[in-house]
Amino acid sequence: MANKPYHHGALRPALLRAVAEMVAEKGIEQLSLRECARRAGASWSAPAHHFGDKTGMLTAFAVEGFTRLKAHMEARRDASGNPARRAAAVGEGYLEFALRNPEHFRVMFRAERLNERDPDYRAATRAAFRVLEDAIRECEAAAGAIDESTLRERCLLAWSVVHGFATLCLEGAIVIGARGAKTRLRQSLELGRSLLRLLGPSLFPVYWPSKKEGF
Amino acid sequence: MANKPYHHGALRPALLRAVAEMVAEKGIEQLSLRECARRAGASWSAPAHHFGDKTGMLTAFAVEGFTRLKAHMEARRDASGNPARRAAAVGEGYLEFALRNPEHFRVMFRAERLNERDPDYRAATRAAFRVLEDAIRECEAAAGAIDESTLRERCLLAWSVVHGFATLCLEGAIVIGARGAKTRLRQSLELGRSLLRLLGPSLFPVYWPSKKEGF
DNA sequence: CCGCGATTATGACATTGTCAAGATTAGATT
DNA sequence: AATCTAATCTTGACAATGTCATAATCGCGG
Repeated sequence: MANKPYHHGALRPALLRAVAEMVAEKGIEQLSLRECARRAGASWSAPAHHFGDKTGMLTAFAVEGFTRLKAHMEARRDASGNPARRAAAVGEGYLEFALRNPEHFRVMFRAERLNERDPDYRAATRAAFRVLEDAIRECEAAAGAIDESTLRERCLLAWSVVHGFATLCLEGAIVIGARGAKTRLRQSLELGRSLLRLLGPSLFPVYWPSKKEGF
Repeated sequence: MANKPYHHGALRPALLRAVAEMVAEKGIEQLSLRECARRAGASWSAPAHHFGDKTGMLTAFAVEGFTRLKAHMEARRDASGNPARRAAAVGEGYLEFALRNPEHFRVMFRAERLNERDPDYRAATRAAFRVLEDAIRECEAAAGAIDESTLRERCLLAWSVVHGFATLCLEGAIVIGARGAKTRLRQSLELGRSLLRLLGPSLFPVYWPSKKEGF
């Protein structure tokens, strides 16, 4: 039975797993540092050594989230062909991640509970957003004209749309009238995709409408 | 000195004022029910009678926020002329409110701390979003063709953009490199406005680009 | 004048985050 | 191999918090 050894050995990942569990079932507001430690099989003050703080723990969890988000967007992108489709796939990947991991996504953007100066956090967020930016940049480049200034604005526009839509869905502002959770998720994604299609002419004015089918 | 009368008389508004104060200076996370009561000159359990709960209190505060948001958007709209400008003004009003009252705006969308089934809350949110919807509807109607289905999608698109941009600014994801808080606010608003202009062709394809100057 | 309902206060309790101080272990140094 | 040192984990303690049950006080209609 091996009475719990004094040293857990791999407490940090165990704690992060516990955070994911608790956040998924109780939501971010009901997350308790002490209960996380309990679930990980440690005492209430063990997290302090690894994360320093509760916000430190949440920051680490958010970093994990941004890494997963980046991976998901890249996977979606690499499964698509022409530049316009790849850009759209990245946006859809963003939406998918947000809607399928609502609580994780919430934590990632609860700035008041995160340490935004944490270098890992900064790196993870930048890396994730870079994927979206590059996808759109490639698309614009393929269309011929690249103006860094308006390019940046188009990236912000795309990002605002996917993030706004995701947030509004998560916070219950956009109501999808469906019964099951799975069908609701599917319908939300469908709606998000059509919003992205609608956004097409603003994002890729050169493409549009000649290469409409490519989006 | 008139020892505090047992009955405050107007505790509810006093409490809401205290919430606004605390939230503005300490942020939503540091908000304490007890300290709000203290600031309002009452004991820690007085809020319970008016709001029932802490989430009840925050919900009431959020309702106040949506009411103010609605009023602000309407004011901006009524100061503009043609339909396209009016629609744009509503969007800009949304952004302005969010960026000028960041903490209040945050509370309004922290679903996990609100009672979304509260009838006042539902009414206030719907009324506010209705303003945005109607502005776009009028605009589409003026352009001639109205298809309820795509109209709804365009509304969602516009809403997603302004909400997403506001959220990303508030959570520090979109970084504006400016020193003073005032100039930063001004630049953020400027950027938001150009995003709205960029969005034009997607929102008003019939208008675009013939009536470009009207936006 | 009385009493009743609406307000406010007090006491109590479990929980939480954080800190200080101590216990235990792993791994390098000698 | 013995020892030292730093990393890891535990325990004790404390102030705050949200919530509940119970008591106190007030306004007002009968």
